[in-house]
Amino acid sequence: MFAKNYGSSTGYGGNRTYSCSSSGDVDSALGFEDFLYTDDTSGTDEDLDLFVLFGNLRGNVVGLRYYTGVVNNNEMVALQREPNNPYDKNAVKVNNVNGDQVGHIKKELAAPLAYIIDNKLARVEGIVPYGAKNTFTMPVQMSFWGKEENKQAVLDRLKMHGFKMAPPLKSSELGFGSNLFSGRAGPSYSAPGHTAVQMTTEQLKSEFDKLFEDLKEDDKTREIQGPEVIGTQLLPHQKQALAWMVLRENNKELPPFWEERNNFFYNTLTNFAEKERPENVLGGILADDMGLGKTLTTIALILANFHNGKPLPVEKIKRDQLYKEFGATSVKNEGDLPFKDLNCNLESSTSSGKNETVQSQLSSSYPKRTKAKKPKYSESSDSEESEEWLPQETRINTKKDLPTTRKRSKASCNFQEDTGFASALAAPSPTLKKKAKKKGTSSIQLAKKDDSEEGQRTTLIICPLSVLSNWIDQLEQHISPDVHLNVYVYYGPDRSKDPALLSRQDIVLTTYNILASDYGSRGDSPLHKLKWLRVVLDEGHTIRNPNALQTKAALNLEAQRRWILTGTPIQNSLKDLWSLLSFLKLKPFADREWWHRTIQRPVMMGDQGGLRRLQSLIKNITLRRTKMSKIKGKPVLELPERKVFIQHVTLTEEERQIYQAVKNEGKLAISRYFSEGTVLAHYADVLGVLLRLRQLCCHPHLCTNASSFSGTGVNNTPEELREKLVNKMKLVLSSGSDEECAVCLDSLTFPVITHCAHVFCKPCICEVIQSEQPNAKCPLCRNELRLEHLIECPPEESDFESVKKSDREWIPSSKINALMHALIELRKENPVVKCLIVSQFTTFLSLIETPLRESGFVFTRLDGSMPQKKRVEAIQCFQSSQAGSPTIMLLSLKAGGVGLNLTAASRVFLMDPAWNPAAEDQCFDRCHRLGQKQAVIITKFVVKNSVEENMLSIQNKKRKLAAGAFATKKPTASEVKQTKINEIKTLIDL
DNA sequence: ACCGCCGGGTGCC
DNA sequence: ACCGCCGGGTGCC
Repeated sequence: MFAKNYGSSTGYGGNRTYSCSSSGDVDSALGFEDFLYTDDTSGTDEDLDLFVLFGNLRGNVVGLRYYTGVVNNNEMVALQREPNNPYDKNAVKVNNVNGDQVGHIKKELAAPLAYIIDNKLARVEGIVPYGAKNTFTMPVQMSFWGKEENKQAVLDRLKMHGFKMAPPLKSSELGFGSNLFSGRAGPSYSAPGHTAVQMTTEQLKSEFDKLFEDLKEDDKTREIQGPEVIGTQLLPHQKQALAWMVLRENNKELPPFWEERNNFFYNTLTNFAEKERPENVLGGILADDMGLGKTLTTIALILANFHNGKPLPVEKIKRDQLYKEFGATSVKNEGDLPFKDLNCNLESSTSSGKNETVQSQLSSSYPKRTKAKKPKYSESSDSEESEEWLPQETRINTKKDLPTTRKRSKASCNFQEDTGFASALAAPSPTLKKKAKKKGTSSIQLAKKDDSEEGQRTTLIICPLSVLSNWIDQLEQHISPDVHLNVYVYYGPDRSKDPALLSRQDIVLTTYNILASDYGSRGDSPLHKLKWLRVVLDEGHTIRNPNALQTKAALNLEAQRRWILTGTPIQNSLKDLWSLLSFLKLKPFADREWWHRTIQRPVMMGDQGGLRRLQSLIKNITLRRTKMSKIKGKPVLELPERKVFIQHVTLTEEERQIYQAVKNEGKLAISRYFSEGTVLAHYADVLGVLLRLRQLCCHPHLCTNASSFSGTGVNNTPEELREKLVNKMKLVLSSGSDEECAVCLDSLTFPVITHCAHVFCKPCICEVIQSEQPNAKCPLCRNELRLEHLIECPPEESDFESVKKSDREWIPSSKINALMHALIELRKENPVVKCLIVSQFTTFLSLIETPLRESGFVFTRLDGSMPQKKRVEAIQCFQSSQAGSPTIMLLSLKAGGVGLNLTAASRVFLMDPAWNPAAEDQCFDRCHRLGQKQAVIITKFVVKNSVEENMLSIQNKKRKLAAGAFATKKPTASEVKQTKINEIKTLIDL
């Protein structure tokens, strides 16, 4: 895999001050964009993909005359238990695709069905072969799906009640099982004589790879100019995306799989029909690769398509108005204003003088961080994110430079002078606030009441916290200076809960955590009271887990148009798509059963018809281009080269001794766990050993907490136990192992530790305990689990404040020497080249600061514990091309999200290998992205004969796994455990 | 007739 | 439901 390609050209070699021995490899395994490895454990969800078809049974639906739901011939129906039915606790309802009840299963059959369903022995699905025109009863063909091991129990139970299931047919039922009744099947079912062709896993994977490939259709290759209020010239592929998005938003077509048939609308997948025209989603999925400008395209959309392709009526500032409103006084008093004005001026970035203005305005416009020392993981629902901003009603506009921009303002969009909006918008901010209070609810647009399209103007954008500032930056950068846009950042403890205020904005920006906590706590979420013109979910794959609160919160938003922006629409399973489709409200997929029966299961079973349906669905609603995509023969993005070198570092005799001592001790303990078979029970301890070894590879001072092995068998006082568990949790969180919550499979938010020492998100594990009532078990080790035993992470002094706690005298380390040597050589070559120095250990970054200062490097720093405001400052400072600006940024591996743009750097020094290679690649992409003009050279420092080398081999395994495992079954809990155990063995040389 | 047969009332779970 | 089932009316040939 590794081509030897480490040359003398990069100039590592002997040196008086900083010496290092080195050899290196080029890391060539780079291309696995979409296939992120994720630890997957079977959580609370049923393993639907393990289900097999047990067989079919015909039964009867009765009581039709009492219900309104009607069905067609061959229509799919849902069977739903109704345990609270007063006449029969075994009752099973029959619903049509719309969820309207059609009738009940006849009671004799309902009895065994109730037992089978309640005990989760099988899922029962129905199709009504002669569904139409029945008055009292109708037949229903049922198929039973479940885990192989439950098949006999199902057969027995049916037999007990005198029913005999027909065995499944060979291949014809592979699809939806519907062509069994092909007498009157709809057109989407296999043609007579055609049997479903099953694909191999390999074929399936390659089909998946092609799923989102660029589709050369008219709709997607036509370009339109961006609105003139966008100050930036859109790239050709962005113009295409904009044209496509505008088309989607004004889409009058039926949604996919619907046809009009003699005055009815007919769904070809389920055979459901209704009089009412099914709404198509006015929106879709923009799934362009990272760095292609989804944000900019979306901003252009917001301005370009307010209604029927007409632009948003925005206020254009006239010269005299400007001076009147934003003259000297408002600038002077800026600090006191409740709302501050963001200065947005696209020319400014080129002129240094103006640049400064923009920066200072920007920083002053950022919300203040409240002084309160809220713990990182405190109870308060508002503080799930560590930064606290004051809310603000922000106007994007300009105060200067009118003469140069006025011309353009004349010619731009169809702005209607005297709309109600315009006058409200024209008021200076402080006044606006008062007005808002006075006006109260008069202008509020409540979701249910006012459906008139003209009544809605606001686009709600939801993004991860890490890209919030990116949105603000891009709004400033790209919107013409003569345009006045009301933007409200709905964030922070003092955010306004007034829907009227929100509905007056052009754009409301918020985060997933705010969305979820507003939705979850009290019923006062204004986000859920309004009907938005448009909702945009940035990094929309964030809602892929249907059980996560943020997903439910997002699905409950009301909007006329809906967009999902994501670079990775499918992260590791087709299942990831469901939440996205559900958000888009495409009938009938919002209900998981129909999605599963019509697409997910057929595809997972290798059915070609299923795959075709999936393809045509995706084609219909998504646009995706990768960095490799071409437009008129030219690559969409031409990125400079990226090279990864591995530089091996040899520890000094002294360092090696400490390392060996800790390793021997740890190895002893871990091999004991192995012989006892308790490795997973001691998972936190094992991580601790590995952590210390990784730290020692970097610097001896990182490994402060001396050996913390403790026989857990000993009886501790509750206080001691608590402290131990808290330490373990801190260990897991700080180990950089990127542990995920085994329930939601996402990174830990609001972590708690169980008495069995496993860490979960608090909401996730609470839900597990609730649902498994009285005897809940740990999802990882099946130990007893109790709500009152969960321990939360206590408030933590952030690294940021307590950096200089190490009162020990500074000493170098082999790795620091190797780094400094490289930096100094590099500076000789090119004094202005900018570098990222990346580590998972922020204390290591702090230790690196000392020699950087001594050698006269100007540097800045970005890590997760910094308040948002400081981060923005650090980024802007580093990105600046001014003389004397920092040439080095100390960066913690996981700081910032995908949006982080550090293109000023063309060199990266990765100080310690990460567990997950994808995390490293994401980090590299922060400088290797749109805007990078130079080749990017990455140096990974790896200590010879150490845990770090072993980590590299694990990384390679994960890469291969990630590249090959897509679309195959997710690993079972025991497979995950085995993988972990194997990893531990590799890492500690057992 | 402690039956059969007739025909009206009635109808999910 | 053009069914089944129920229960009241009825009753040789």
